[in-house]
Amino acid sequence: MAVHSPAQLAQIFREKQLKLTPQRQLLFGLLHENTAHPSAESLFEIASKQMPGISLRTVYQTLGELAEMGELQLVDVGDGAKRFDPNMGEHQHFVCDSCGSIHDVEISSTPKIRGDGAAYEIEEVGVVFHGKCARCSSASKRSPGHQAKKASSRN
Amino acid sequence: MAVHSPAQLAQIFREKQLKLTPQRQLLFGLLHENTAHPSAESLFEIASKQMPGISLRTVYQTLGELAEMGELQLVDVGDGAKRFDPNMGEHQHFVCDSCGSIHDVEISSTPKIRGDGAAYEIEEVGVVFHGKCARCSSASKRSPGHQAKKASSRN
DNA sequence: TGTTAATTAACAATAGTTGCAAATTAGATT
DNA sequence: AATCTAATTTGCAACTATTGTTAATTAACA
Repeated sequence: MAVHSPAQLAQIFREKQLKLTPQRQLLFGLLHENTAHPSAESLFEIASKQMPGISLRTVYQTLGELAEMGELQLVDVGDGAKRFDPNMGEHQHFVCDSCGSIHDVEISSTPKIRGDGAAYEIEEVGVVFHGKCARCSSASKRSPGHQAKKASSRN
Repeated sequence: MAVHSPAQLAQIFREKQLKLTPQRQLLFGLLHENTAHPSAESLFEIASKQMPGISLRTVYQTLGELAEMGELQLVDVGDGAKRFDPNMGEHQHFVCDSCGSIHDVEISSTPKIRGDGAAYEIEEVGVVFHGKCARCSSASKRSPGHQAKKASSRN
């Protein structure tokens, strides 16, 4: 689903005179087909295990570059941290308010909007669905599930 | 559209042993039927003109209390600051990426979502439409319009 | 008018992120 | 293989939006 594989990305970077550093290669790999919608911080934690000493700044930098290149999109689910999604296909997100997981979903019918009588030229629709994912929905009676970090401040 | 008028709110506050301070009265008034979707900061600026010395902390505090009481809802349009909306009716928001204005809109058809085959129990849908509002859409040829503050960092 | 619990305001602290400058290094050149 | 240099990384300061803390103030009631 990701636009480019790590190998293709490496190629693109080389063509643009961008250096293919170990940090970038590691991050490319961690992001490729990653459906977990990681935040910069969580990616940093994972990357740190494989490359102790890697800087959080580098993660932000690389993520920003990839986003600017259209290799990944930024998703704001309202919990404070931006998420990075390598799935560039048109889709929206479902946030489980119980475990915090984020899932790709699609809207099958195009919504029509109506406002204060004025015309709106829609260029982008950002939708975030909140609720309980399948796992939490059925597991809620058994285990409480790890709650999303900032679930309380979500309102 | 606001759930309660400033007078009614004052009444409710009194009943709950909550003090009716000048700060609160001012803020109640500024929020009532306010369709501008102000941030805490912008409300603070407006309030400061009528009550120099009022604390930003007080604005946050009051806004938070009102939100908790269900008198206003928090809207996150992804530009960093939370917005406060006294319109508690079911509606979504349209953000003009040119001038930053936020408008109330409603979706007329209920969207059906489809994910990775799993079931999703939707409890809340947060939708933010981005594009150009009527004013900006037609004015774009004449005046550039004041750009939204953090428009660049929105992506 | 006094009392007191609620409220305000000042300030510190936090989370997420970006700006900056110095140190490091990938990749081209010799 | 040694050198060069612009790109990159890193550490740290700074920044924005917001919340925590606490002492000073005050609305509301006796």
